[in-house]
Amino acid sequence: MNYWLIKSEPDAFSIDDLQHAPGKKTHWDGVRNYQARNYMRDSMSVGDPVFFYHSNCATPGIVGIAEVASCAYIDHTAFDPNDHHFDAGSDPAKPRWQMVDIRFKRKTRRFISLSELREHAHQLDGFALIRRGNRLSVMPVSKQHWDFILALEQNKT
DNA sequence: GCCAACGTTGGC
DNA sequence: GCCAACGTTGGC
Repeated sequence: MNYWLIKSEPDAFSIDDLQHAPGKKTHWDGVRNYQARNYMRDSMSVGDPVFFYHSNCATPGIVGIAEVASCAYIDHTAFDPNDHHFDAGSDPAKPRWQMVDIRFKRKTRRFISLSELREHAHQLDGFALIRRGNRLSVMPVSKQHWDFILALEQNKT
């Protein structure tokens, strides 16, 4: 089992949107980065736990926990010229992009901001999220870091 | 809105 | 294969 963090802009798709989606599930479409795709395609398994992170907003941070609900399959939105994530270079005969399904598990009992995570840079050493210039939208979280953040969640109210 | 960091593209 | 230019991400 692997642990993950996925970023979403709350204006586009928030943890509330996921919670209220049919079956509390959604297609994680629109990933157009090879490293992120490879993580989904090669290393994600059904049932893997996922931190749900709000990015590009007033206060970015972890807001909930989800799980991987499918293995990777073709992201058909890459073929739709009207889709925001359309990729003219992706040939339907040789699809370039994939996605997984994500299912809501719970909101974290409190918001864990990026700045708070940075305060624990020592314990979270190597965590991609707090590395400088990080832009990955799908990233692995080590078991140690996962457990540390879950413990952090219980720290305050 | 600014801008640093990054990934991708394309000329050579 | 190199690398400058460009577009995007995302924190602040």
